[in-house]
This record gives sequence, C-alpha cells and structure tokens, in this order.
Amino acid sequence: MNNEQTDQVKRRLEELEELKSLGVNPYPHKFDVTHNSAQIISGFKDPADESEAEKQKQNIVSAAGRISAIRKMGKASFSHIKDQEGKIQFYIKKDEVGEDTYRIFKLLDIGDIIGVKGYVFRTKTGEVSIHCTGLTVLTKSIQPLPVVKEEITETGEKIIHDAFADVELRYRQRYIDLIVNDNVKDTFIKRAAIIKSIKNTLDKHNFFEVETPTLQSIYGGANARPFVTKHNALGIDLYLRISNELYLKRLIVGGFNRVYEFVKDFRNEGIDRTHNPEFTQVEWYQAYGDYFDSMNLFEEAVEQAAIDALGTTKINYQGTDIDLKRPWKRLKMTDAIKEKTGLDVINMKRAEIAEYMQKNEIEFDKRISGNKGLLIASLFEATCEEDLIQPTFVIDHPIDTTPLCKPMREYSLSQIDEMKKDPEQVIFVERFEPYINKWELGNSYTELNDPILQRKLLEEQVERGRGGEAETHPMDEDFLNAIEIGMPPTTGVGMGIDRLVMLLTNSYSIRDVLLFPLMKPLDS
RNA sequence: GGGGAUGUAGCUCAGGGGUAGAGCAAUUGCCUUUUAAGCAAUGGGUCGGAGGUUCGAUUCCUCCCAUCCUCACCA
Repeated sequence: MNNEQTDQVKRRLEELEELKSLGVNPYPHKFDVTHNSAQIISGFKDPADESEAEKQKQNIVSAAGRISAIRKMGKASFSHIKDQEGKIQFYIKKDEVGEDTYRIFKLLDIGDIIGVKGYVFRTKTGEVSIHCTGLTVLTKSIQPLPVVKEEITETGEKIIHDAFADVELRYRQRYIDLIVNDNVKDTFIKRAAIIKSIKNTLDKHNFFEVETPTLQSIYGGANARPFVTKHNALGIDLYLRISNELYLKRLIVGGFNRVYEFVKDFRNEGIDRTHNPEFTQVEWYQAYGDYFDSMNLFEEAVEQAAIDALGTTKINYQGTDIDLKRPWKRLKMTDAIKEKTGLDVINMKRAEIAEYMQKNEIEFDKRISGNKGLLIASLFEATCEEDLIQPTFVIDHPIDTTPLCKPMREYSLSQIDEMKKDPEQVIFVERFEPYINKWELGNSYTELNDPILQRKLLEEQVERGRGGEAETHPMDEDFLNAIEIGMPPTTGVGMGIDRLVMLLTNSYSIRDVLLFPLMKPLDS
C-alpha cells in the first residue's frame, strides 16, 4: 500500500477521529443482526389500515451491511446498505434519531459498515425500507471504494453506471470486485453449488472422499512441467503435484473400491484464458468398472451439477447454445477424423499421414513423425476439436498418448506384443475425453493394471523423455510396486472443475471463476 | 517466447509538442420520502517507469514494467 494519502483518505481519517471524539468506537466487537436484506424485503406486508401500520412500527428489525449509496437531504436522508443477500434502503430523520445520531450518520461514507435498527415500511416510490431508529458504526472504512450506480429504466432494464471494470484491479483486489460487482459473487456461489453437486453425485454412488499429498517427491499422472520446491530439514527437492492419479490408484490397490478427491493441481506452463498454473480437478476411481461406467457417471455428474446450480441443462456460453442433457454423443477418435477429413488413418502409413498434415499446413512436432499414434492424435486435435461444441465423448485414443490406460478389450495379449513391433500399426486404448465447447473437460481410462505392460509403457515414456520429447514424468517405482501387488480392473476419471464452472457461469476467462487468479507481483 | 492493443483524478473515460478535462465520488452551502436525488460553489493529477529528440514532452522515439487479446507451449 502506498503511504501517500489522497485527500479522500485524509478526510476519512479526520472523520474517524471525529467519531472517536464523539465517544463512538468505530471498530466495535459485535452487533446482533436479526434480519438480512432479503428477509426484510420478502417478509414485508403492506398494512391494510392505519392501526396495522402503527402495529408494524413496534416490530423492530436490525440489519448490518456496507453502505453502498447515500442520498442526504438536509435533515433527512436515504441510504442503502449491502449485505450478502442484497441491498436494503434505510431512511433516517434527524427529528427521530436525535442530533447526535444524525451527526454520526453524516460522518459516514460509502464503504463504511454499519448496523441499522428500525421498523420496516414502504416509501412513496414503493421501495421496502428500514425506518431507522438507531444506528451503530461497525467499521469505518478509510479507503474510498469505486462508486457503481444502478439505474432501472422504465422497461425494467438495469443499467450499471461507472462499473469497476479494470480487470487487472478486479483480479488483484478481488475484495473490491466482490463488494462492488454483484454478478461476481454470483459466479462463486454457483461454483460452490457445482462442486457440492458433484460431491453429492459421487457420494450417492458410494464413493469415498480421500486426501492425498500435494507435496510429492516424484511427480506423475500427467504430462506437464512441475513446480519444484525444497524441504529444508530433509534437504530434498519436492514437487507440487501435477496430478493425484497415481496416489488414488494406490488406494484402489489398498482396497478402497471407490475413491474421489477434489484437488488443486499445479502445472508450470503457459497462462491463458483456459489455463491457470493452479487449477482444480476432481478425480475418481472405481474398481471393477470400465470406461463406459465412467462415461455414464461423468455425464450424470455434469447434468446434475447444471440442474443443481442453474435449474436447467440448457446453457448459453458466450452466444453458443449448449445442452448438457444425457446421454452425450460418443465418437471414436478415428471416426471423428474420418468424418472430418475422409481419411482412414488406421490403414494409412505414417508417412502418408505426415504428408497430409504438411500439405494442409497442420503443424506438428517433427519429433513425432515416426510415431503413428501421436500423428493421429495431432491430426485429430488440429482438425476435429473445433467442431466439438455439444457434449461429446471422444473415445479410443492411440496407446502412445498415455502410458496409464488399458488397450481395448478386443486385442489378445500376444496380439499387442505383435502390433507393438510394427510401427505402422496402432494400438488403441480405452480412453475418453469429454469435449464441450471445443474444450477438454476431463480425461478417463479403463485403467491399465497389467504390471508387465505398465512397466514397459512407463519405461518407453522415460526413454522418449531422454530423446527430447517434450514432457515426461520420472519412473515411480513405488507406483509400479503397487500395480505389481495387484490393482483390480478399474476405471478412473479426471474432471476439470474450472472449465466446467466457466461453461455453467458463462465466464469468458478462467480468471473469472478463480477468486484469486495468479497475477505477476507489482514492484514495490 | 512471437505479434497486436492498452496504461491520464478514488472509479469510468475524453484529449493532445507549450506541465491537462468531463461524469460519478469528495468538500462547503441549501434541501424532512430520495433512488444514477437535485441546485450552487470548491478542492483533487510526477498523464505506468527510465532514457532520448526538442527551446520545451503527458503527447514523438527507444527501452522497461503491468494488463488484455492472439499465436506458440501446456495431450
């Protein structure tokens, strides 16, 4: 905070001193609230006659909140206070509250937090308000707040004047954003409802909530660069988790049949509209199930979250209508490519696919040109993702895209060994990625539990890492040991919560669904 | 990391080679049912930071910082 005081801050400090000199404690310890703004408004009934009106005056409510507007008119004033539920107007008259209280009222500013006692009435212009009989200063604010004004037009349209709109200030000082911009709070209320709903769905299906380490000595379960930190006493490097997958699988090995965990994952990568270095995922694992079970549960969880948070499965994201109603479309990755490009990639040679991509100016990492599976995956991303607006499970990926997923059930084990020797053959795995609005919303497998194949695939990945392919994770011997002990047939899911919340709240940027998105620190 | 845009009063913005302007907010006065309250007056700015060009820079140039958009990266 800079130490230079603006005239407005100086003035507020003077008012603070004046309040003290009047014997007012500007920071008292407690205030008894009997009603919030919404309760006051919904609980008011217009009196039928004079005597009923008189009776209502005996009914004193007490509310508390932050002053959001003041309209002073000499010896009487109107003001709004804002609490978590909304706004309530109060009317204060010098004759009624007395000289001292009115003087205190005049020392208040927008942003101060006060308690108001009084009876409820309806003003001439029709607004249910508190007729103030007592006023308590609860917190004097010494920094000015942006003043946002609302205008309700004759057609009932709401116009916001001078909104606090600078996104940088909004993210850096989210507390101001929350005070001043009503729709912001709404986004986070919905976020909480979405998470609660998903937990309810998982609980309903007898999943068990667990907690696994954030600090890991070996990171894994995804392809991403980690954040590195140091443990001083142990003298070792630790990594902030990029995924909790390998730990949840250990729990399946340990005999928990259905587990889930909501976690922050940390990935040391670029930041953009759909990526923040720390983000929230829920992962769940279900023993004795396959990826079809996961698809069913995934679409159920999302559909139910939409109903619980919004009351509908029909959403509009930035102008696009999307319906989250079950069942969702299921589309094999190779069929998606065929539909879009007409290519039958399974029967094409690696060189032919690469040639097609070059001819059509589809960029790909030259290091994968010898890997047919990765070529197919790149071709899919470049050509098909843009069409995946309505909820779609893209299923059955090339094995090269992940070492943790089980090959499709139609292959025999000897067939897999045979196919692996031929670089023009692609093994497909039982994987799906749910797409909505072109975004991957998650990832799921029929989990690989064959310890021999698991070790082989992880070793291949480590080797490729040495060859310079982008990101791979180090070998986790303890995880392999767990798989060797034996993991039952299992399916698992990761679901990106932030992107789901973006969709359901029509938020343009991931930063709009994170209370405190990462910002570069400002110098001094 | 590449490209583009932005940064002026507490907030939202306009302006432009001769050290700045509006609305809201603030201060003072009037005002006892207002609601973007009203009327009148007043104060408030190192024009993101550092250099350079110039008699003179907030304006032009370079660099830096921050933010947004976009591409790359991140399956």
